[in-house]
Amino acid sequence: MRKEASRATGRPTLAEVAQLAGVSQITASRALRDIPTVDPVLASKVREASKALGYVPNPAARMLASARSQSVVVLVPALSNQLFIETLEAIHNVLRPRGYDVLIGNFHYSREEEEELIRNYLAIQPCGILLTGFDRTDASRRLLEANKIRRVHMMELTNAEDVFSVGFSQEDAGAVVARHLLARGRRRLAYVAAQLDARVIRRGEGFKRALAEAGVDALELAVPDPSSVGLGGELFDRLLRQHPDVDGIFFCNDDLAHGAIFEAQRQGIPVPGRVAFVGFNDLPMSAHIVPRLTSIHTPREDVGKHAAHLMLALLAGAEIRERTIDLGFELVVRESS
Amino acid sequence: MRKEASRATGRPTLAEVAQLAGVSQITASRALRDIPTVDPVLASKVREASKALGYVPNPAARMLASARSQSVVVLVPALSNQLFIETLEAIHNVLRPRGYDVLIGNFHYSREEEEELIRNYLAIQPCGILLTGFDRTDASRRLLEANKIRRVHMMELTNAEDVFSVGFSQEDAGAVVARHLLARGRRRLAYVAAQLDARVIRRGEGFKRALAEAGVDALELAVPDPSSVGLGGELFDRLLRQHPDVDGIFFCNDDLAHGAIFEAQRQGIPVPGRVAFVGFNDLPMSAHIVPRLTSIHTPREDVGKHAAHLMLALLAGAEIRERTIDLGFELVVRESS
DNA sequence: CTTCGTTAAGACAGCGCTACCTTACGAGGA
DNA sequence: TCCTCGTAAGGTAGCGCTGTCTTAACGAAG
Repeated sequence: MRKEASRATGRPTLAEVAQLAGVSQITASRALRDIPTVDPVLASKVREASKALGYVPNPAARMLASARSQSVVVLVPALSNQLFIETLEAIHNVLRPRGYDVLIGNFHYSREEEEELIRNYLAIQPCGILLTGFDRTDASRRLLEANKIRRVHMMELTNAEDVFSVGFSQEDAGAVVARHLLARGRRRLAYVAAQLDARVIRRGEGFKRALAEAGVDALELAVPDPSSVGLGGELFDRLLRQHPDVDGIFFCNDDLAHGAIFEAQRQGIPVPGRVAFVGFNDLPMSAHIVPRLTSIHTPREDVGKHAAHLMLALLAGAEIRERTIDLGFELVVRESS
Repeated sequence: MRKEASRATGRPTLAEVAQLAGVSQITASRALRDIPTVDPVLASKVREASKALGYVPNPAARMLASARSQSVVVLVPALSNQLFIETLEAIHNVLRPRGYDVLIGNFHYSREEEEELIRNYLAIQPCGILLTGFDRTDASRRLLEANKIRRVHMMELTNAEDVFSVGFSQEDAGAVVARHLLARGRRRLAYVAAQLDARVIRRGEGFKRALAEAGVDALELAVPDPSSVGLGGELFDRLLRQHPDVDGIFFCNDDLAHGAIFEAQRQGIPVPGRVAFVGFNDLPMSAHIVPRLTSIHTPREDVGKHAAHLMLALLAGAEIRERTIDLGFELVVRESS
């Protein structure tokens, strides 16, 4: 009955694996980490011993010894938005099997809250961080720089040096919507937006720029409130009172568009007869709502997948040629336009 | 230039806090953990020193020394379901400020996948686990028992000994829907369900039991496929072909009901004129869809909040009187019935 | 035959914290 | 007055792993 037994976890340790394999502890450690300076014969012995004992490395010990955790932080502006769920899930699916813990932080579209999360999560020394977009406080930026933590930005793109980003062009998506509505013969066009984050604003800019290029004025109704189905109905109603002649609306997301469709239905306003609707994100419901909603389908799942793989490459110290991964988007034309 | 400096993290350590406070390291440790055997004067000195240095405990070291992590695992059957997002967020909001990491596992409604997650997550020695319902593999059960990990079950209730649960009665909810439709004069009633997990089945049982008590037969259309808006439309269409006289449908969730509403609209079937719809969960959209959907509002946010607090109490070693927390539910009657 | 460089394996010493045991000290009873 | 006892503080020894340095082994070059 050894004294130290009282504190041990009872799980097999690296020392036991090493003993069983007949090598030193450090050799076992290297073998299990696939460090190439280990003789292949010894390495396979170690792996066998590890399997035989059902050895699982203790992440705390590993983290303490190496000063590096095995966790990756993902910060998203919302969980209530289906969009980010799919991205998160894809990230999980890539990183979990590689042994990384994925820590999710929701900053509720608040830069201050994001800063707080960054501060808190840096304390646990994550080995990488996946961020949404580029819009954050200076303090956040400094924290990230000072900690030299590996990071990948999602949803938006940049060509800046040493910055890795995976996403698509929000401006271009807005412009595509504008050109689509113009092609449909609509001339009295509006951008209706809520939850004015950087991406929503960029979409609107792309939309308005494309209209301007065609010599068409753009109406705009943008409120900072959180986006919701109910708000979509309200905003549509308000826009219609101000500009009864509007004949095409680009909503910054599908939720608003859904709400507007319901409101139009209640008011007996034909869609697309009197006014065409285009949403953004292409949520599952958009393919079924009456009328089916035209929307920009965004590659949110692929964004997560590629961002996670990029992070893995960074963590492996690989040489990255493509700092920017543009996954594009797709305009899905349906009944509403 | 001390040799050990090369491996240190550079962050202030407990030893430095102790030195600044003029106490031993272990006293500082106890003071910061609010262990009552520390003199209040010393304790406040330690807290001051800690603040002055910007000390943040190293979770890895703490975990290694105490063989206990500061992380709580939450296993949910889906992230695509808004329902669980709200629960997760509430859990986060309670546990994060207390210094716990919340690790999310999504088992995609698969008992096998849940078992795998339990196995993997137990390796990192979480200090607690929050589970959805009671339906799991025997191996999962054994793993949980063998590891003696503190756990709280969510969404369903049980009176079993030593089992903590937070939720509401799925059966009762189903029964309430049945009585509501009966009170509306409907007699040809059906339960339409997908993604047949234990809770969906219980809801249906409550529904059918209440109908049986009223001497009314229940129709049923249940498929194991994942639930979706599109499937709701399909199932409604199929049910209507088989039983054109159906005049009231209870859908196992709002998504199916939404899809059915769209399908009814396409087919020109008046709701609730010809057939009344009732959903489950009361998603935000249900208050806006045309017609507005009658639904059971479930306390998913409160489930998360209470489950997290219960876990905190368990972790603190508190004496728990109420093993079962019934948060109830609410029938929200709207236009569709 | 010696020297050197190179590579593989091991020894060692922590990483930062907490469990456990010991010591110091004052209060209270004999 | 002495001795026990309870309490608060400290000393010590790891928790399980990996970074760094050292050694051993071996072949090539001089």
